[in-house]
Parts: sequence; structure tokens; C-alpha cells
Amino acid sequence: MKQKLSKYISRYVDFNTQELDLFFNSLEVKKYKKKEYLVQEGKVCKYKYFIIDGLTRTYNIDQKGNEKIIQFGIENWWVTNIESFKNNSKSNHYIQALEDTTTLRIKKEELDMLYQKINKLERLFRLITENWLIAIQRRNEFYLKLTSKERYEMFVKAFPNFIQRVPQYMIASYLEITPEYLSALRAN
Amino acid sequence: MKQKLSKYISRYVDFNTQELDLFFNSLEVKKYKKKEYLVQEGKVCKYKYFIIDGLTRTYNIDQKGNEKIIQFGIENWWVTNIESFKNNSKSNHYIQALEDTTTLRIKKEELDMLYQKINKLERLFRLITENWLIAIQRRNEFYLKLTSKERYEMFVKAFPNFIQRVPQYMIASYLEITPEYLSALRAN
DNA sequence: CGAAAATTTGACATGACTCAACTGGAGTGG
DNA sequence: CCACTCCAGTTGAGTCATGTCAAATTTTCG
Repeated sequence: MKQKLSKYISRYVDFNTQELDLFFNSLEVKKYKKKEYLVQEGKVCKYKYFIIDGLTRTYNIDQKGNEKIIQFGIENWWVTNIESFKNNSKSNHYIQALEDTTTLRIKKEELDMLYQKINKLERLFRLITENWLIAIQRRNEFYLKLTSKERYEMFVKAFPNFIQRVPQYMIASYLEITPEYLSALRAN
Repeated sequence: MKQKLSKYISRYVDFNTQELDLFFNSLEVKKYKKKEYLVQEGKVCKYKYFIIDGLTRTYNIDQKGNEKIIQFGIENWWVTNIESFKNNSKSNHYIQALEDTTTLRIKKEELDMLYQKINKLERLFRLITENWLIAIQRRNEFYLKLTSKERYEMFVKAFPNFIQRVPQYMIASYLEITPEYLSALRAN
């Protein structure tokens, strides 16, 4: 896992052995079984989770009781409710494991301390956050200009493997389509 | 302006006089007249712009030739096309002044150098980027659960002054509504 | 095997868009 | 300072993509 983390970090910054050790030792290995929750609505999201292996979804529930999936999390991604994590406020999202999932997680207080000790950590998370922002912006632009059908087609093309791993109604939710309508689209 | 910048920065980190000077001196004062472009589509967005005063819009143009407004920029906000800025890629957005606007802008190369010299700068922009991300996420959630009418009502309530400063068709675009439909909504 | 969950199907409803025409105000130039 | 143009905003008719609801069918999995 250290190996994996190290490789990931090296995409962004150069950590020396000492820095890597310090960071790695601040992370806790935490495994979640399928359907378990990393974060629940109404509770504070105390951790950032680095996914070593597995699959998560981040979602919330609207007035009518429908789940809205905001994001899937896979290998080599960080997941967290950043607003809750940052402000110690109650999360309005759930984060749930869709498969047995192994994470390295770090507590907010721990991370805040580490920022002092490892200077490059600021840079690492600045860059990660920037990339995250870019990803969201791109997604927004796609959604703005594509029809439901186009979104689905694009998704299938971009992530063919996801179709196997995730039930269709969740993909519908992620694509902002009702499951019935997605079904109709697929039938052509 | 230095005063204003200093006050803004202090919301995030403590810069000493020297650091503030160094940062401030790397910024260039640049004014734009109403309707002038800070960034044009197809060109690289070379700067981050800190708005001292005025108003900008960030938008792109879809296949049908319609403008889609992504963001308004006001006093004390940074605007840039982060993807283009980061990767030196061509911008797919325009950024335009809607009023006479004064900015402090910094070039990418300059900023990259400064990150080495002022360590806290990494932290400053990490925090700013995080907040930006949170803002986008919140917006996305609102848009997901509200009807066009509700979005408009919420916008009017949240930013009553904007209604004066920005033509209605731009607000419609920002809210992802056609101008005709917004007009009909207003008529009740 | 049987119950619960996921997917499909179909009838119907509707929010929002398109297009085209009209109105009114603001600016411009002669 | 009037006449003319241009642009923003409005109105209305017709349409379409997508949603809702309810029931039937299929799949999953204990």
C-alpha cells in the first residue's frame, strides 16, 4: 500500500523517504465491506479517504426520497465530503462502499498537524484539489450541453467496466436521469 | 489595493510584511473597460485575476451559438480558467468585463516561482481552491433539486443587487434557463 | 425455491424549449 | 433633437424531452 501511495504521490510532488514515512504513518488502514458507510448524513466527515482498492459512491437524498449520486470513487482517488471535513459541519452526503473497499484514511487534526511538518503536503493537496475542481467543471460542461441519451452513450464509452460493476439505476442517478427513462433510452 | 489584498489574504493565512510585499510586487495592476475580454476562447489563459473592483462573467458558447454563463466574478474573487492556466492549454471559456473592472493579475510562471519563495502561498491557494470547489458543489446540488422558477427566486433573494447590474438574459443563462422562459416565469 | 430488488414497459403529464412576432427603450448619427 | 436602428424583454403557439406512476417481468441472492 505504501508502494501504491508513493507512486500516486509522485505524480504530483517529490517526497523523500522521511516525508513519505511520516505521511504514511499518519494514515490508518481501514477496510469497508460492501454496503458499509464511510460517511453518513448528519454526521461530521472526519476523514479524507484514499482508496487503495474497491469502489464507493457519494450521494444524497432529496425531498422526495430519491438518491442522487454525486461521485463514484475508485482506486487512487481521494473521497471525502470536503465541506464537512473542512468546517466540521454535518455532512449532507453519504459515502458508501459499493464493493469491499480498502482505504487509507487520515483525520483532519492529524492532517492539519502534518501540514506544518511536511511542507510539500500543502502543494500535494493544492494540486489534487485543483484537479478535482477541473474534473467537476468538465463534468458540468458536458452535462450542460448533452442530452440524457448522449450522456449515457458517453459514459458507456468512457467507462465500459463500470457498467459491469454498478447497477443501472445508480448509473442513471449519476447521469441525472430517472431509471425508467434510462431503461427506455437503452431500448432505443 | 495592497490594503485590500492584504485584508483578503488574512482571511486565509498570515503573511508577514516581507511576504506580502513580495507577493504584491509580483502582481500587475490591469484594468479592463466594460465589454473587454480578460480571456478569449482558443487562447491560453495565462493569468489568475484578483478582482479589486468591477464585475466579470465567465462563459462559453455551445454548438447552437448560445452563451452559457458559468460564473460571475466580483470584488475579492479570483477568476481564471483553471484548466487552461494549469496546463497551458487553449481556453474553452471567455472571461469578459461586464463593467469597468480593476484586477491584480499574476502570470503562471511568476506564480510558480513564487510558490518556491513564499511557502505559505501554497496554503493560501490550497484553501482558496477548496472554497471554490465547495462553492461549485453547492451550486450543483441546488440546481439538481430546484426547478427553474425556484432557482430564479433563490437567486433574486441571495443576490438582489445583481438584478440591477446584470441584464436579465445573462441571469437566465447563469441559471440555465432560456431568456423567454425566464420572462414567462417572472410574469407568473 | 421464494422474496426482495432491479429492470422494463406503457400511458399519461408537464416543465422547459423553439421559433416567430411584437413592444419599448436606449443609443447613434445626421 | 428627431428619426432610425438595435437590442433586451415579452408574449403566445406548438413541440419535445424527460418525468411520474403503476404494473409486469426479470434477476439476484439468501
